[in-house]
Amino acid sequence: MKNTIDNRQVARLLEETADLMEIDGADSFRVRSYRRAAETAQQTTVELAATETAELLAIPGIGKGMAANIRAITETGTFPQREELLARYGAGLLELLKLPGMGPKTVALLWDAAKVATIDQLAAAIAEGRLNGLPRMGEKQIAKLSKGIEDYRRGAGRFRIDAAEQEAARLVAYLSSFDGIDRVTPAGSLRRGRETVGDLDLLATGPACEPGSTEAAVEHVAAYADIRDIIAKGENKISFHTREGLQVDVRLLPGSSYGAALQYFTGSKAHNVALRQRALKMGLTLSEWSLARLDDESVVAAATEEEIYAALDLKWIPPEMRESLGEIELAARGELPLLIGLNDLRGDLHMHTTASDGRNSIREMAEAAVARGLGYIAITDHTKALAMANGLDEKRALEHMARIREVDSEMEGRIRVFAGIEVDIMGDGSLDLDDEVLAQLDVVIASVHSRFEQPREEMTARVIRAIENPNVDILGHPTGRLLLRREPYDLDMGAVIRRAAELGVALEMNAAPERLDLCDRDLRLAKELGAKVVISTDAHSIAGVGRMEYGVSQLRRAWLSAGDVLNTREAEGFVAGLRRRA
DNA sequence: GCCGTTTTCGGCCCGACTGTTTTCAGTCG
Repeated sequence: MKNTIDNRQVARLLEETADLMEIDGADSFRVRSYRRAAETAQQTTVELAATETAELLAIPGIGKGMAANIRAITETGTFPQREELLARYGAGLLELLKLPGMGPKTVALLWDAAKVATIDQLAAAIAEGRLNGLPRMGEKQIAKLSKGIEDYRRGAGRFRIDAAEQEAARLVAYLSSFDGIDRVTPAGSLRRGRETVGDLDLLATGPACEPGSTEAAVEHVAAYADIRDIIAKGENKISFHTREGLQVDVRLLPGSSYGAALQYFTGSKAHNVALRQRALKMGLTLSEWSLARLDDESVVAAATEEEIYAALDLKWIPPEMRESLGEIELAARGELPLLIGLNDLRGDLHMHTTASDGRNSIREMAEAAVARGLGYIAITDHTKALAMANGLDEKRALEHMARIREVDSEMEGRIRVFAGIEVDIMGDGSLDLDDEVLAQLDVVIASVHSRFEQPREEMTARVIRAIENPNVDILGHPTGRLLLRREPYDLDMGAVIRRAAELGVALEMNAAPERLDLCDRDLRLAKELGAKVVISTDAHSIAGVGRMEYGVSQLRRAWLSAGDVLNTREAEGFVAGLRRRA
């Protein structure tokens, strides 16, 4: 693997520069062009470092200036504009922007007036009362910042599952390319499907990983191009940070204890403790090396997880369930639920097109869904309250609906295309589209978009009023949670889920990795109360259609089966009901 | 900074909401 700058690093540098430019008060359209270029770098399939300048210029959104910037980045790792801004402001300001309520103007204000350049300095400035009296810095604003700092520090260091998985995939490919490494498996919270991971655990096995002969393999790991610094390097383990800041632990293991190690490093800690207690009661001891007899230390099982669980009189437990929430008892009784899998899903009920803020047409989305083997989709563009997303008003919504129905018939039964919409829940709980229009659509998703701090009771009442509208079928991102950035809305999800169950309104598990709105606790409650759940992608382009793997992990973590989810093979009656308004 | 021209500069997604304003700036989506 060559030591080159890849597209996502180009994207990150452009994005950071856009942030700094905003703090610097640069022209907003100029800033937007940097953001657009960053997005393009992220999305494009061509490798920018290996692309001629003439070809760069052919990419929409990349002109002369940006092509020069990209060239500089791929050749030198940075570019003049960024260096200039970093020299003036420092990188700490970029972190400040991550606090909720902190935008470029506030960062600039705090920098100018209080010389605040990092989160630590902000915390100190608040403690010393140096923010008091600054423009737009009232009591509430300062309290909000304090809470933001607290939340940020708690979430710091965790990475979203999709980012961790992409890094894992790159590392697996790199490690597997080494002669003598046969198999590489991610363990830890990534394998358990958690929405964020603290560090990446990779287990490698093969001839080069056997005790006493690991030196060459360790050196191979240490030569990985994306390493920022090496934390520790031993005979069987090497730990490092990637350039993105993710900590990675690679362990080289003998094949004979691969199962024990995989079990041990997958966790969770609580599950492992419970499992070891069970082993002890059976006269066995479980470690990362093996399951062995207590009396004569003879190995009972070690090579595969299945053998280990079987030797403990347990069915193999899916990693997503390993949180010590009763799964061991169920496995002992042979009563583990059959968890939902990707293959159970039949339809994707939430997606956007060029009519609002999507990047592809209805037809293109439908074809992408056919390619992914789906039986039906619903097109659900935004409504007018999301003006920035070019949301639809009543007139456009009806025209769009007619066009969706045309495409549905053009597809000639290869797939069903339903006409839906994603309405915005307003501050008072009303929906931002007339009921007469909503009543003509097949699927109505109600979502909270604008973020503001309402007291818990009002927020809850607002969402409940919205789903009481008889036209609403699905409650979309109800918590508005964006991982690593902010807390969920202060919302009584228990009350919302209870009401949704009574009304028959389904709860959406938004599978987009930056969303994953419903946490496993919410999903468990939904199952308990008999509330319907759907999983969908919120796809904004053909790349996102049907990509539900991260969301499915969350459903599995909540022990849901295909029968608990509406858009599966088990619930075809649901589809029949969708066309009620046609 | 990009684009598309009405070829050489002007347009480029804007509405809801909060807090601190006494009429609106800043953030978010």
